[in-house]
Amino acid sequence: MEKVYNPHTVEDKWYKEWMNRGLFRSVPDERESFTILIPPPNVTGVLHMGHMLNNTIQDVLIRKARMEGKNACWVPGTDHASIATEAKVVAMLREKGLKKSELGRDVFLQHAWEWKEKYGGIILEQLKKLGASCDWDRTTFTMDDGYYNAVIKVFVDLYNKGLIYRGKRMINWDCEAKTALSNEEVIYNEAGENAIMYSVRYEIEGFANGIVIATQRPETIMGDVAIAVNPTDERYTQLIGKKAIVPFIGRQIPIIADSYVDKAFGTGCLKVTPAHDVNDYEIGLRHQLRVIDTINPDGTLNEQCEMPEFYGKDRFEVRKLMVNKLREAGILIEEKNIISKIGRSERTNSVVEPRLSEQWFIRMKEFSQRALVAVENNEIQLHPQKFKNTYRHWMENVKDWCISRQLWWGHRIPAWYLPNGQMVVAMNAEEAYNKAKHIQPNIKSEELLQDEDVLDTWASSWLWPIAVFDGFDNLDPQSGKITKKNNELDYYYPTSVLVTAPEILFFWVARMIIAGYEYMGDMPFKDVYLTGIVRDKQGRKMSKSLGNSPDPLILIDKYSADGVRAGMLFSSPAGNDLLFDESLCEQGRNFTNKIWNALRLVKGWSISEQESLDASITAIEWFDARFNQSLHEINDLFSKFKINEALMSIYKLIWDDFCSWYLEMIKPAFGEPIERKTYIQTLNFFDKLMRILHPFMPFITEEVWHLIDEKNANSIMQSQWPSISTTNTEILNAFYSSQQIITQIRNYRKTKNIPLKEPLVLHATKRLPSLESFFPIIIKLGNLSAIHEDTKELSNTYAFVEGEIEYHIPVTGLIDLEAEYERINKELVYLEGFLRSVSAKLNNPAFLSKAKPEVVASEQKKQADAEAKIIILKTQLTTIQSN
RNA sequence: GGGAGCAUAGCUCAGCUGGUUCAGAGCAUCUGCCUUACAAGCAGAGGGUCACAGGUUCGAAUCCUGUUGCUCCCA
Repeated sequence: MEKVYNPHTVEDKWYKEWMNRGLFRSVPDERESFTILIPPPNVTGVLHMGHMLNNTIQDVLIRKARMEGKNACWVPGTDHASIATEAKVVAMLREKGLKKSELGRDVFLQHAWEWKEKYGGIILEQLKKLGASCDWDRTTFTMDDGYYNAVIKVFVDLYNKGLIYRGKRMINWDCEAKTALSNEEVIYNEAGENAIMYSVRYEIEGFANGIVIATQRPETIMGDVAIAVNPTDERYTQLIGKKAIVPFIGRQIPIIADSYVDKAFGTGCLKVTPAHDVNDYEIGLRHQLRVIDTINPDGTLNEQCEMPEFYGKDRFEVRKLMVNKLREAGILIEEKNIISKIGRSERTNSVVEPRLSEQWFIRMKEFSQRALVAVENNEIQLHPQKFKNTYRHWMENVKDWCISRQLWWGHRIPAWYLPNGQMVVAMNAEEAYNKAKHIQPNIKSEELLQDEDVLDTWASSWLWPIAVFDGFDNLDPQSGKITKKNNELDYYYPTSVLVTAPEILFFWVARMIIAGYEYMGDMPFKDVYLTGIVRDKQGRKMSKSLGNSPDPLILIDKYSADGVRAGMLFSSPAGNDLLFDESLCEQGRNFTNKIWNALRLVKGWSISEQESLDASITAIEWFDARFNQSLHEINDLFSKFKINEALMSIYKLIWDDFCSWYLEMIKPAFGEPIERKTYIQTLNFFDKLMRILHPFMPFITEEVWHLIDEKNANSIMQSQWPSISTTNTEILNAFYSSQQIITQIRNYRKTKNIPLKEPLVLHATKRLPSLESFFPIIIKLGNLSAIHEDTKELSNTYAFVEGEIEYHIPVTGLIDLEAEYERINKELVYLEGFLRSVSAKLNNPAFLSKAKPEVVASEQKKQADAEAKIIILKTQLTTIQSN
């Protein structure tokens, strides 16, 4: 064996081998299915630390399920990310001197597809480096023909069900991308941003002082149609019903009363601009105000603003110009710096413009009910549970979902407009034409114009759990349900677990649940595991702009994929953020090194045919028990999705129990052979350990597994997860005592500077039948020449107590009596304190009468144990004093 | 502004329906070792009034109330 483990060659070798042998492939059969759908990463994306964490967890779950004999299927894929991808393609074209608008839709889409073919697969290739055991034959893209078709079908279906409508609504508008945004795509800086609150005086006929309004957006003054005050605001009651005059425009607008207005905010007078503010729009509806839309889709002002000097100028430029004009006119009363939360587009960072626009929506209120109930009843379980609250809160306040985007890259909305403005929704142009003829019999096909917009990306990825199995091929147009399930859908749906980040709980998870119940009448997955966010050491979110995110591929190169996988999991409890530190990967790499060396040790032994040594027999019996105990715990942790704790448990089992204790127990002296039986049993343990570690560290476990048995033609992936048998707790207890004794001996050597090579003698003051089988081990690890069980009075010894038994090591040479006294007295003081607190309890009549009997009994045992031990310690002290 | 959650060793976190085998783990720190599997290692050790203040209870890190600090979600 190589002296140093070389992960590079090993990892490449095994991943190729797994692929060649088709071990990730899943086809329906008679086994129970275990299915995970990858949260499709953005097709523009490259692997970041969040993906690493997310996909490591998925791989752990899927590999474990596979070993448990389930038919494990992990479906990979990407989504088309309409805004992000379109932005990239537009930027790329701009570099070539091409403009989207000049190319036209078809040519632009050609470029987009070319881009996708070239770069779209990068992230999936990167996942392979991580060891992801996806069934790559199932790789799905949200704009594949079949998927595209499914999205259109669903649109038509929901439209027919009355769940999709087109309407003029206030939406969030991105002036840079020139598209609508959903609420979730608008981000607010937590701390707020610097802004200025302007106070402006409007004239009122017959009132010399006019009225002073406060606004952050003076550029919208030209769209004002009213001034609102709170009906209970006494400062303004006499003004209600009067007319104010919009500066520079001269328009007369009413002063109205509306309880929305906050008396304490600004001057208490709100200028109402229904076209440019959501709340103003609502007020406008209540008071039947007209809407004057003064801003173009690109953020420049239009003729509606009635001030030619502003036509075609950007809203922020106009703000400055307007402020100057107001100042010059002497009606700018105050400019006050404030902190304001300003909505910005997640994609372009441009300030979101509330805009009245014709958009497509899905009616959510009724539609989402079933999905709310499913999580409430734990039909679908969120891990950790705390997300149930968040989920409920969102679902109960769900708003209609704006699904149209003014882009080209995506699923084009299947609505066609007749010259008279009427509209038909159909699967394709031909069907639309047939429908249109019913409205206008003489219509020509070229007169029918398809809606220019595409659908929100989430309006395609919410179908993921069904569409990846081609479920919508069988969507029944009459019932609007998938009545006939194909084999695959029938077998894999509902899937088992969804692993994703909490930030897309609503974007995606909730909507998949809604779609699942709508079309399948069933949940899309049973468990949702929400990971934490990967942050840097200082707790900052990892981001490109901060440059604080390590490149995952460089990490893998440095620490191996196994090392990085372990590193990611070492400190990432479900739902808790992970403060990533490279040293965690180092710890993972060190672990691979440890395993490698343990194998080198074992494989380096020559084998003898002699009978097993007593020490080995006990060691094997003990480790078998210990393994079982651990496995029990690990299985339990898995069932609770405490993946990181399961890993830690295996880590300690291998490093501490197996390497530090077991191997030391059976290790022959240098150059000596090992007994065949012990050797075989040790390899057996090694095999089981590799199997339970395999989901976490797939590569090294596969390599080691084959070195254990070189004739093995299978992959560890195909081996079984070890089964559990009853745990021998007696031997575990005996080991615990032995461990304490050995530690005491080591401590003694250390304080006295006695080299390990010099044998010692140990005396126990009582016979210890339960411990005797461990004597050979204690002798070996403590390097004793003998253990004597006798009651002889001993003096000049190093003494200690373990499990009510007194032990002595005769001291050669002079003993430091003072130090010994100190050491034992310290323990005595602690025990006496302990006894006091226990006795106090037992002397309390209230405790005796109210506490449960078994609690009282346990306290009594504690008392007795402590008393016995105290007596021993006191005797030891008197012995020391008499010397 | 509305809602949710968190506060336990230097750091990251376990501690379920209250009872000193619950005050723990890993990392970090300190001490001693290059003991021929591993210094990417071995053997040991130290370290916490469980945020603060009350309350319930025979008994509270664990339940209740308030205070402070932090985080997240929504508007």
